Amino acid sequence: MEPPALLWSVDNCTIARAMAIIGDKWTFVVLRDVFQGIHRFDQMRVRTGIPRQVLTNRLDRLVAEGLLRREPYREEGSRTRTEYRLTDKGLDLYPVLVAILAWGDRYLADPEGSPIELVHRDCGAPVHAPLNCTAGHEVKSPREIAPRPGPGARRRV
Amino acid sequence: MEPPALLWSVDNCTIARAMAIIGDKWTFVVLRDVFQGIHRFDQMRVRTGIPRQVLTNRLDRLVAEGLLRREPYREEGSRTRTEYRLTDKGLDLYPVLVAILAWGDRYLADPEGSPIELVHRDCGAPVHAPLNCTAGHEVKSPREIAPRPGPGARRRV
DNA sequence: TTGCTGGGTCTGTCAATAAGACCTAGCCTG
DNA sequence: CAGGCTAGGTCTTATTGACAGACCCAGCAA
Repeated sequence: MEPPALLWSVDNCTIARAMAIIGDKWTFVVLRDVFQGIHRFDQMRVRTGIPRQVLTNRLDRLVAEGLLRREPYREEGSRTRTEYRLTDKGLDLYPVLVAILAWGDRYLADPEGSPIELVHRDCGAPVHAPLNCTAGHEVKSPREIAPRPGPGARRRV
Repeated sequence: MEPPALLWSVDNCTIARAMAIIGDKWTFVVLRDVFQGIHRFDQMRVRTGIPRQVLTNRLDRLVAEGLLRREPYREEGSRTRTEYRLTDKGLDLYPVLVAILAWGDRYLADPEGSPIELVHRDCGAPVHAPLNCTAGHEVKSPREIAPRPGPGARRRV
C-alpha cells in the first residue's frame, strides 16, 4: 500500500520554503519579542539571551526576507539608532506564533501555567487559532483532515 | 517609553521551549510527510532530501520528545522493520503546520499555487486556522491582540 | 577630551550539517 | 548454504553555524 503522497513532487513545497526562512531555534523567539513591542537590539539580547552575533544574523535575515524593517529613531540626547518593526509579511506570522504558543502551553509549561497570554484587545478574551473548514465545520481532530494535491502540484519524475 | 514586556521574565517561555524541540529547518518537513501518511525512513529520505544522518537525528529526537513513536511492521517476505507514527503530542502540532502552510502559500508559492491543500475529509472544504477570541469575535488583524502576563509569569530580577 | 551607550565586528572553539561510502540483519533464490 | 537484496542505519571528512568574550565606533553630553 503505497501512500498516495509518494506520487507527488515536493520540490516546490511551501512548508519547506517557509522553514528555510523561519526554521531555526531563535527566529520565533525574536518575533515573540517584536510582537510584544520590543524593537531594539539590546533589549532583545537581554531578554532572549541570544549571542550578539546570532542576533545580528537573524535580524539581518528577517530584514532581507522582508519580515522586519529597520526604522531609525532618535531619543532625547542620543544619536540616531535603528529599531526593528514588523512588516505585513511578518505580522502574518502571528497565527503561527499563536499555534506554537498553544502547543507549548499544553505540553511544556511549568505547573503554574503559561507566562504569556494573548487576549483580544477590545474584549479581553483569550485568542486562539482553532482549526475549521471553510464550510463552517469545526475540525475536532487532525484525523478529519486529508491532504490533497493543490493547483501547484507536480508529479514526481 | 519602556515596553511593559521588559518587566517580565522569559526564562519559562513556552515559545522558546517549543522552539528548542521543533525549531530547525527539517522537523516540520518530516512532520509534513508523517501527516501525509509517509512513515518509513527511506520514503522520507527520498521525498525530503534530508541527509541520512540528519534524518536519523531528527527521528531520534522526535521520538525522544514524544512526538513520534516507533512501530514495528512486517511486510510479506521481508524482515521486521520500524516505522514512525504520530503520538497525540505530535498530532497536536497540526494547527502549527496549517498556519505555516497558509503563510507559505501566501508568500512563497509558485505562480500556479500551492502543491498541497488540506481539506475536511467529510465535506471536502479547505481547512484553515483563523484567529478568534473565546468570546466568539473574529480577530481580523494581529494588531487587535494584546499580550499580557499569564499565570506562570514571573517578574524579572 | 573624556566617558557613556547602542549597535554592532573580530577571534577562536566547539557542535551541527552535508555528502558519500560503508555496514548489517534477515529474508529469498540458486 | 552462498550470495544478493533491502530498509534502516553507521563512519568519515569538509564545511557551516552557534557560542563566548573581547573589542570597536559614532556621536551626544559633561
